[in-house]
Amino acid sequence: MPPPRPRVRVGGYVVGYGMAVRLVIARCQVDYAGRLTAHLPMAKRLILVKSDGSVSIHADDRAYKPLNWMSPPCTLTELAPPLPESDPVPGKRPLTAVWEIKGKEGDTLQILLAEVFHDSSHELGIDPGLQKDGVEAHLQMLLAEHPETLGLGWSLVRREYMTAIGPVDLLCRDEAGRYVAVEVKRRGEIDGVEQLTRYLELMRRDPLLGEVHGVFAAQQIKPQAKVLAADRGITCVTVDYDVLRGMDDPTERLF
Amino acid sequence: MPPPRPRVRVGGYVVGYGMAVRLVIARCQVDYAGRLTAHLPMAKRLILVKSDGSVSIHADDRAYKPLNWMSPPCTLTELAPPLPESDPVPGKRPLTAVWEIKGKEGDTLQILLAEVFHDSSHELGIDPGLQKDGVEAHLQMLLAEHPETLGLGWSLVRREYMTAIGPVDLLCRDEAGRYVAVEVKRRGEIDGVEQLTRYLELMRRDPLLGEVHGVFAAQQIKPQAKVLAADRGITCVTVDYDVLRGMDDPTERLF
DNA sequence: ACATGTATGTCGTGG
DNA sequence: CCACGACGTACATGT
Repeated sequence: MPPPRPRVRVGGYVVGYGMAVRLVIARCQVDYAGRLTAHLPMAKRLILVKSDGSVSIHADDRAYKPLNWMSPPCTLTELAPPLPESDPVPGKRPLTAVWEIKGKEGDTLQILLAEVFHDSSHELGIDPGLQKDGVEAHLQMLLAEHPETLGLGWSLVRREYMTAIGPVDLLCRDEAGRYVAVEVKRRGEIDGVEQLTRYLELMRRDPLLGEVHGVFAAQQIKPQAKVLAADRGITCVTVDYDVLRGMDDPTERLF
Repeated sequence: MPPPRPRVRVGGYVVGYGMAVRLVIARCQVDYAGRLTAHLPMAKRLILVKSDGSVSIHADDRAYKPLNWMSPPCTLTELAPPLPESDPVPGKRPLTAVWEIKGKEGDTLQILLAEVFHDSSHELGIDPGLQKDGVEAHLQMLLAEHPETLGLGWSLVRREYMTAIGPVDLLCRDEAGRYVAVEVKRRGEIDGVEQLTRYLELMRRDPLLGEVHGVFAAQQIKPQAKVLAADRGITCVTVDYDVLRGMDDPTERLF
């Protein structure tokens, strides 16, 4: 059942339209004050108001990231009502409106709206949502099914092997029965090597495991990460996601 | 001087308008294939096309992040021309258009456009840009001006002291003339301690520096970071940004 | 709520 | 162009 669609009227003026996106093209000045302060001088921009309360101010560049924004939950207040059409100050255009958006952390976004070139609202309804595939979890699953990809004769002990500071992605045994801790990443960077190093440090204190070798497995491994891994005695394995997917038996899959 | 404003015509149809944002409200189905695959079933959404070539598909929620997108640089192609109004397949609405966007990494975003409820383009011009204050660089600058905040009698040797693996934020000398490497963070987390540890490891091999102490300075330091720092013999200093700003002489500032 | 790890992260900057 | 670190990172997940 769809949720109710409240009209969002603030100070007598409709600011949002409940379950709708509002698109405003206007000259505006924007000031944010929170963990940092940020200022946008008066210019023509796109203002996008969503029914979750979020507001974002876009220029005609920088991909999908807005110049400035407020994340939900937040409250939008119309501080000053629209000024009259006639302008008492010569050479200065009247402000159409002033919006103040307050975030939950006490941060504020103030928008001074001057000329408004476009203003429309559109009900979109609830989105059926995004279906994803191919992230790290899937890579880890595929490697768990095919530990021989990491080394000949290797076998899986278990996925998400728990340690005091968190789970190791894969715990394997090599052809000689020695334990190997495997950290799986889509992109192998220096952080992942540090993470694996911490796990290894802990696991090597465990007499039940004995000597534990480290393997850093990723689709791509950055040069700096390789250098650090070599310095720590960690083996790097670059895995091919497409080849692994090909090895995966499609009849066993649910999708 | 403003850049030229090319009409972006692909396959005979205008897809973008050069220096303008295009806003489309339409029922659409979206499929992305790149590092992952993602699918959006047919639903009414906002499609935002910017003149940098980026395309983003928004639902009426999730703050400013689109459900699906393509980052610039990318090329937009209209695969199939609009179908005729009359629908030969009973019960199935005709597609208004099919867009295919190809990214530089070979990833693709395909948009099947059905009913179009709104379609407008707006020239915004070049944005004057964002002015920021209060980020890590500023904190580092303030600490460089007031090294006594870190320890009594301390002095600054230099900011961004270069090592083989990157710059140390601050290199100081303590009251006894010993070197201190300072890592500055807004939020002190485990990564920062690792970073400083790597620098210290390198610097301690340099006979010119001799014994080098480590200080981890941040506005807030997470418990885990404190524990790790203590284990590594690194001193944690929680700095008050507002107090530092107060010590800063406003007459010396440009803004 | 807090801590941790991931992200199609995005974005600037320096080599 | 690549590589790395910061980000108002945001976001999901497990405790």
